[in-house]
Amino acid sequence: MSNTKSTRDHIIEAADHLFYQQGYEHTSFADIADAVKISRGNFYYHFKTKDDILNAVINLRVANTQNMLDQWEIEGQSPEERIRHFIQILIKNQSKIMRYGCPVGTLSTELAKMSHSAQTDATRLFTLFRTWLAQQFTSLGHSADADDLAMHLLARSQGVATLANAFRDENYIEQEVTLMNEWLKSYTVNAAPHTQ
Amino acid sequence: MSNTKSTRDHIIEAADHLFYQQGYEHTSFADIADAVKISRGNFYYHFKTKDDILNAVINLRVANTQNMLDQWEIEGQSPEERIRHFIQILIKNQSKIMRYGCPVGTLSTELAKMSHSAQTDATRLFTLFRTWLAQQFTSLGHSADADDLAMHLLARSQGVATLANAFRDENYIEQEVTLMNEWLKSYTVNAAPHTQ
DNA sequence: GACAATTTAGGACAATTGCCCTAATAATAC
DNA sequence: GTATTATTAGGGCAATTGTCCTAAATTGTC
Repeated sequence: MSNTKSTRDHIIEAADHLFYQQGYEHTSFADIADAVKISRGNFYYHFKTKDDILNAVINLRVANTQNMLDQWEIEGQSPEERIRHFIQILIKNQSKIMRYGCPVGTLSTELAKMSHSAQTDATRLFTLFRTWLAQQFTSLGHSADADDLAMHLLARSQGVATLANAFRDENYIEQEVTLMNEWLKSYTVNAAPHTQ
Repeated sequence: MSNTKSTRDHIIEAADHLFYQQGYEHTSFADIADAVKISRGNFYYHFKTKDDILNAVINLRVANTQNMLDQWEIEGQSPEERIRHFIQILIKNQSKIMRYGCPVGTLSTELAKMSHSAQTDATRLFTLFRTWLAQQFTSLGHSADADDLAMHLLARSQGVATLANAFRDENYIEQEVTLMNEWLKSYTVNAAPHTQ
């Protein structure tokens, strides 16, 4: 594992941040080149087209997400605790979410609207969370509707991110996170689940 | 009330559709002019800047939304029935939502990412739904947490729209709508509300 | 029908876009 | 060392962007 990041890595990282903060289309070659402080020619040497950078960024995000999920798998003692890690992202990234929304949701939405071919790849990020969450719910003894519960939780966190971004309300996120945790608790072995 | 729509109205309508389907930034002057079949010069006569059109589109959407809410106020016999109208949009606009997402949420998100000044105006659309829903929950006897319930329901419909758009899953929308209706039922007078 | 105001068309503008080329430099191999 | 490759810089490309101008056409008023 090399300690020094390559120019290519720097480009991908800068693009990752800019795509999140400004959106894919709103970010230009020049923006990324400026951020990395390289010439546009050098930039072109590493990535022929804008789609290539997008692809690299998506792959980076997929890898980072997978690492995060693996980490949660280690840290969380119980499935419930692991799922709580997921819910907790809303708190951890509170200020970013309020400014830029959810990185997964906003990219997916933007690409869908452009009918961009990479939209399918972007959905992989959602799928990562979806299957991981479904696994946890299966471990909780809800194998029959594990995927439904995963999608339900995903949707709620997406909705919270969208509204927090629109209204810029700090308290609101914490409020909904509390509700989500209560909802989760009702799916733990000893509690009777409510209909949601 | 004139029966014939002015060129200006046609422009706003076309822009409304294109902004929804392609996004604000992804839609150019030429796109709108082509859709209305007028010259760019004529276009400029009606709207000096792109922000002007955006403003007009937002105003149109606010007006249309207000009309819709007023209509629901008439049609819905009980507050519960009225709220059900809101939930039902997800079914009514199912195919559009799967292709383009929620018109309110996606515009708000896009403008936030561009740090566009009109983002505040776009949030008015959310506020319209928010206050209307809160009124209904107040009528249901939940005046203390009416706004919280309104935000909760708004968030869930936003989340469903985002995921339906990402995964293009028809059944999923209907599934979540059922859950939302059950949740709503638990807030009706005769039922014991669950914690959500 | 003459006249003024409104509306339209078509083109031009500077700037920016994604993309591409070439030459110079740095790193590596022999 | 020299030769080969990898990397970088800087400029330039055609196309598109939002914006603007001017002249023609249409409309309405008297």
